[in-house]
This record gives sequence, C-alpha cells and structure tokens, in this order.
Amino acid sequence: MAETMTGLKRSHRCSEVSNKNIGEKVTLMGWVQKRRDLGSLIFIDLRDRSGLIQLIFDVKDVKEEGFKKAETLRSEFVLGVVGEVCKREGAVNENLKTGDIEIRVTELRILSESETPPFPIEEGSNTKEEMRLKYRYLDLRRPDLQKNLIMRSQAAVCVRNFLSEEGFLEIETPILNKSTPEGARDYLVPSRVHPGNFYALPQSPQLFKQLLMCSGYDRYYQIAKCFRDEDLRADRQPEFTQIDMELSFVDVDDVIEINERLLAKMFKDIIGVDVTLPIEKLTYAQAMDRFGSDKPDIRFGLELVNVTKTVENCGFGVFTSAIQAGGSVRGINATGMGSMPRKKIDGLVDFAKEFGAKGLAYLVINEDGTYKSSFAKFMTEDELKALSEVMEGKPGDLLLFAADKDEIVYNVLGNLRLELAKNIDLLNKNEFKFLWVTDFPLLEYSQEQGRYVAMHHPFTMPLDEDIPLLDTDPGKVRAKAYDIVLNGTEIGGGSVRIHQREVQEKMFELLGFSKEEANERFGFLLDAFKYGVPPHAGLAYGLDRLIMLMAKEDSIREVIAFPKIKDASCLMTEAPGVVEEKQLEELELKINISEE
RNA sequence: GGCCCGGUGGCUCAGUUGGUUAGAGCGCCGCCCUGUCACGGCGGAGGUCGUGGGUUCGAGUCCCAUUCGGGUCGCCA
Repeated sequence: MAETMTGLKRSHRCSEVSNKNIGEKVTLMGWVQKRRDLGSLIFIDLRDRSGLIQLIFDVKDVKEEGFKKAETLRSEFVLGVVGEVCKREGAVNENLKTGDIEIRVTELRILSESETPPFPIEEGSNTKEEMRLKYRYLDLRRPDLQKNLIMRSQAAVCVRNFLSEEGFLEIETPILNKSTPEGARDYLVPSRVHPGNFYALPQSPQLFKQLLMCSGYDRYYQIAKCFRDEDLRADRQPEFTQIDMELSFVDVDDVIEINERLLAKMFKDIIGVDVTLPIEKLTYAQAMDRFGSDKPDIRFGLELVNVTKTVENCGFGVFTSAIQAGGSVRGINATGMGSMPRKKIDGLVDFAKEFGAKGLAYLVINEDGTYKSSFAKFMTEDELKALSEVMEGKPGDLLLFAADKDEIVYNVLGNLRLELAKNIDLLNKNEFKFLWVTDFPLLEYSQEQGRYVAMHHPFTMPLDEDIPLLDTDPGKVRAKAYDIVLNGTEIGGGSVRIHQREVQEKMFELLGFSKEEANERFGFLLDAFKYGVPPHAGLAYGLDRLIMLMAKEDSIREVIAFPKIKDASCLMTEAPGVVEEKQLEELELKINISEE
C-alpha cells in the first residue's frame, strides 16, 4: 500500500549529493531504477531527473520492518528515504557521478508502487518509437529525453536573457486568428458565437509582429507556438515553436549582426561550441549554382559544376537537347568513388529519378585513365577529355551528370550530393557549419495557380536596385529575404518588410490580388500602414530544429515532450477524436464524410 | 495521393529452398545468497508470428488485400 510523505521533506536531488555530504542525514525521493537483492543486503539505484544514487538496505540500519518493505521494491516504485551519506565500503562505480558514495537508509516510505513498465526505462534504449510514444510519460523518464528537454529549457532561457538585454520586449500574440489562405493550410477552429465562421491557428505571428512595429514597440520577440496543417516529416510537426523577432529602423545587416551574436552565445553557453563570426554568406543564386540547394550543407564539398558550355556541341543527345530546351548540364565529381559497384550506381540513378530526373549520366575514370560510362559511346575521346577536365576528374573518380531544366538539375544534384555524403559518412554531427542564404527571389511562378506567389510572404521588400524590375520582369526580382542554415537544415528565416504603400500595392497586383481582395485579407495591416509605419525587419527560428541539431538528434520528436506521429495524431491521447453530437449542434456543424 | 522499409513472448531480435513441438538475450515470477552496481546460482511462466483471405499434403516463410508504425516525393508563403 502506498504511503504518504508526511513528515519527510526532500533535501537533495539524487545526484546533488556528493562526497562533501558524507556523514550527513539526507532525505531523497525518486524512482527505483534497479534492484540488486543479495539476500540480507539490498542495493537500490534511486533515480530522479538529476541522475542516480545507490541506496543500501541493511537490517541493522533500517530495522526488520523496513527491510521487509525493501524486499518488495520493484522497478519504478516511487520512494522516499532518509539515510546517512556514506563512503562506499565496496568498489567505487566509476560510471556514476555519485559512484563513490551511497545512502545507508534508516527510513523507507513506498510513496507509490508500479507495474512492470512495458519497456526498459534506461538511457540509449532502442525501443520502437510507436511504443515509446504510446507511453510517452515513461519514455520521458529516460535520461536521453530529459537531457534534451533540459537543453531546450536552457536554450529558451538563454534567448530570453540575450534578447532582453538587447532591448527586446516579449509580447504575446493571439492564437485565435483570421484565416489568410496564403501559404500553408490552416488549422481551423469553429466559432460558436458566429456559426459558420472559423478562427485559424497562427502559422506564425507575422502580421501581429509587424503591427507591433507600427505601434512603436521597436524590438519584439516571442517564443511562439505555430500551427500548419501539412504532412509531417522527421523535422516537421503540425505544431511547432518559433523564436520570433521583429525590429524597427533596421536593414538586413542589422538583423544578421544581432542574430549572429545570439547564435554564438547560445551555442557557447548551451553546448560549448564556438561559432566563428561572421557567419559565411551566400546569395540564393550562388547557393543554387554551387550546391543545388537553398539550404546547402557546407560541412563537405562535392560541389556542382556547370558543364553546359563544355557539352553543348557534343554528340550525346540527352545533353544537347536539354540545353537546347533552355536547360543546363551539371555534374558532381564524387571524388575517389570510381570503384562504386554498378548496382550502387544504378541505385543513384533511381535516387535521382525520385527528384524528377529522367536519368543520371555517369563517367568513371579508371585507374589506367580509360573510361567506364553510360554515355561514352556518344562522345569523342576529346569531348570526354574536355568534360573530365572541367570536372577536375582524376583516375578513381566517379562523375555524375544531370541534364534538364535548371530547376530539376538543381533538385536532383542537390539531393544526390547529400546522398553521396551520407554514403561515405561525411556528415559529422559534432561539426556545426552555419550559413546565411540571402537575396532570395521575391516571387515564384505557381503552375498550379497560374500566377506568381510570394516565395517568403507578400510583405517582403525587394532589393532596392530590383524595384524597377517589378514592372518589367517580376520573376527576376530579388528580395531582402534571408535564411539561416545549419548543416543543411533551415533553422530560421526572415526578411525586411515593405513599409511603402506604393510598393505593397504593386506587390499585391503582381500576386493577382485586387484591391478588394487585399483589403479583405490584410486590411487591418494596410490600414495600420496609413498611420506611420517604421522600416522594419525580422527573423524567426524553428526552435525544435535548432535544439534537434544541438542535441545531435535525427528527429524533431526527440526534443518535443509530446510529439505527434506521421498522420498528425497522438498515440498517447489518441487525438484527434470525434466530439459529442451536442458540441456539433452548438457550433451548428454537420459532419459529411464522403464514402471514399 | 505516390514510392520505399518494417510488424514474431513484456522489450530487442533470429528464424535456412515452405517441412517435426517457433528460438535467443534482456525483463518478469519463485527459492537461495552480506558488498552488488550488466550481481550471481537454481527453477519457472509467458507466443492468435499485425489482421483477413488465398496457394499447398503442409505457411512465421509464397501470393492478394488490409491495418499499424517509420522514411521520403508531392505539400510545407
């Protein structure tokens, strides 16, 4: 039967006790990690969030009744114990922070009994995630997750302290908002008071933080929950957390400068990593050209080489026809991978096809200088030699080529580059390579919608020198938008916002919004802009991704206390669920699920 | 919505070309044990092989469907 803790008050966490406390009487509370019953001597490892300490039960300390109780202890029982801190009589456990001491227990209370847990509660366990998530409250007892969540808390504190010292104010913004169907799909919340009307959960506090700038708050930040109803990934959850900030009277460089100092402080304070400042910068165009990605992983090379000029008159039709259609041919030199078996190369070809390639051409330079290739027969010796030279190919290298529209070539080779790096183990989680990617295109053309859509969002400022292009060649306009990338993961992004009405109106025009539509969607912001709007800019980090990388985890779920699974449901609570008919009636909603 | 991977005692896994009674480690239960810390010793319990159907003399194994979980493409301003 569980006992009360009346009269007991915890004096320390388990691993807060040290050899400095030898001789002292302490009161500890925690969970039974492990029992080692030697008959008339029982050892218990007691666990709390700080770690483990060994308890020893001996009849001469804990008396007959206490010892009887100790014999019943099992995994995950919750105990309160009083005892004396002693130097260990037996061997010291080098693996334990408290390995040189133990608690000779004089009083034992069983505060709660426990069933045998469905999986081992221990560090580094390899239990299937399905099981871990169903019993997340047990999984969260494991030191791995505790370490991650503690790190997350420390990071949040670090951000708050830093930004507060820099003059930022933490201001909350609403969760129940108006839906603005640009961008990701909204999560909707029906209104009872306004039947047929819906709130939308925020995808980000974007509009509100701009309004706060209009209101003169100057420097704002918020650690904000955001919601997007899109499919999940290892680094994407339907609800996630942003470190969101906005600043007035600043330009791109100011935002970058302050965020570099924030990142450097965070990485130093939280995980002891020195970030060399300034962080390297690439424009979007450079990043695409060199890495085929707007979030390149620059921990390794394997850069793209544009060989369009070299092969434009060659005999290989796949190359020349792609070029004639306005595309390009680019390659990667997989240095030293020339001995890759044919089967594996075929695997890379299939991999490339997943990203839209029609194929992937390869050229192996054998050790004796001869070639093994999927296209050599279509080219002259001179053409092959020229190609190999541009690629800086040496004997033993594997050269891989994609030929298509630029968009596809980039996508294929950008992903192939990562795949090759994974194959030869180039991705070192202890290395942290930051990169700013700047000057994103302002607009991208949506085939689906038959119009331009904002690449970042509709309030993003064009580069000053590109403003005239808004009228002549909108697709070419670059934006004052920037992403911060860490090891190939986009951990944050932002932009300078438009604060001139004329530019904003032109932007809406390009996006195909009539004045009425623009007013309908963003009227409050446009109205606010009538009353004196400061130049402003901001940035938001994905906190979960940031912590994931700091904690060297592969999934965002390892740094979120209660994550959702792939279909956006929760294995523990079984959310989402059906609601009572009465609730629907109050909302004047009817369910109409189609047969399929 | 597409593609790929997986589901075998509580947990993690093995299971041959289809062939006797489906195994192991850990955990669990009982007894013994005063210096263990991966405690040890002896004994024991525990499995609709995700589910349904099919092929076969015979299916954990082959086929079809389905379900659950993971990765990814599309999607994610």
